[in-house]
Amino acid sequence: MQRVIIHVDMDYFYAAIEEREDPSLKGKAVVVCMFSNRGESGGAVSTSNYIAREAGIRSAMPCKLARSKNPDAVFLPVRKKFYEEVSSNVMEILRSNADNEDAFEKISIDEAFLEVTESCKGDYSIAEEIGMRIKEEVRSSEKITCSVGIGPNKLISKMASSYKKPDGITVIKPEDVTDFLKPMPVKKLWGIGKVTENKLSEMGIRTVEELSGRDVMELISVFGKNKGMWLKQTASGIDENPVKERTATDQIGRMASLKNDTRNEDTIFSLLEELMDDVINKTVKRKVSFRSVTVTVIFSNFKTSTKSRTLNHAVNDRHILNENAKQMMQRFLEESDLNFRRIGVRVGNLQESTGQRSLFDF
DNA sequence: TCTCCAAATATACT
DNA sequence: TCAAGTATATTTGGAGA
Repeated sequence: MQRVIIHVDMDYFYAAIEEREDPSLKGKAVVVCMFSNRGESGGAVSTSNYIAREAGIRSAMPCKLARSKNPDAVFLPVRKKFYEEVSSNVMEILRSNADNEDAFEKISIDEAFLEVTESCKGDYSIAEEIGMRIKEEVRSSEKITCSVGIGPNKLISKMASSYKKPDGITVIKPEDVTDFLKPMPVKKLWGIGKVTENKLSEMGIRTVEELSGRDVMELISVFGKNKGMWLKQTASGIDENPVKERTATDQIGRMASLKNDTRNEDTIFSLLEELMDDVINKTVKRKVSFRSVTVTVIFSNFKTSTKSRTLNHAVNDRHILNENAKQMMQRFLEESDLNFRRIGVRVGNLQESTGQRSLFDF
């Protein structure tokens, strides 16, 4: 049977939660920011509500620039922990509407796929009812809205949900897929960002229709086999990927800005300690050990460099993280005379902690 | 020459 | 101009079969 898949995307999630918590924000431009350690204006926009967007405020925009676009907007710091709680409430609602426990896939804090092939027996009008029910349940239980997309695969449902926002629902039946995609700029395809957009543009490709008409071999010659084939399929609306629970993340990291650009070791290492503490705490909470350690430096000219190291076996040990991260950071100081702007530390190759250390750890 | 894996960079998303 | 943070994907390059 043809699959029927629903994608749910919360509307301006962080800002919507803040509005809900403080009704006096209603009607105002609300901008949720990730502030750096550099005072009032340093940092970037995470999410903004639609009033703010009307002023041209966008995700990832420097807060300073956002403020200049609308000086009356309310700027709030992100409260990630809190949003995560709201998120897990929402996810429970979504999961309960899927065919079964496994027919659910959370893809980020505010988005998920659910398969409803069996519940609706391939009937899109029933799928739409399920979509409406989800919207209603989320609204009444969490007082926020979401947008829903329904289609024959993840790609199409994902793109459908962003078609009408906020508080929208869009149904794309298999026979409508081609017309739906045709006129879209390639940038709208899920997985195509600025870089790929530019490359395509150089090839004279701007719309999905133009992309789908190109020869696969030509795409492969420019993008390599994997991406070339993926582009061709995606532009044709084909996506066979199943809806399935994501395996827990494979990496945990933290990154932060220094108060000022510097190469002062005390300053750098004390921030690094903080970041490592956070990372270790997260691994302990998730009961995982790690086998690789990566250190990132963003220099004052915004060039980014990383160093990483893989250990012989997985550990969950603050001192081992400490030693490795510090050594790599030291190397950065030796290799470059630029100031540091931001630094980060990340552990990867995570695996379930056994709780006991092996002999090799000594 | 192929395959695996570690290291580093690129890309995407909010 | 100003310029955050988290995570995954892709590419590169070396070692061993």
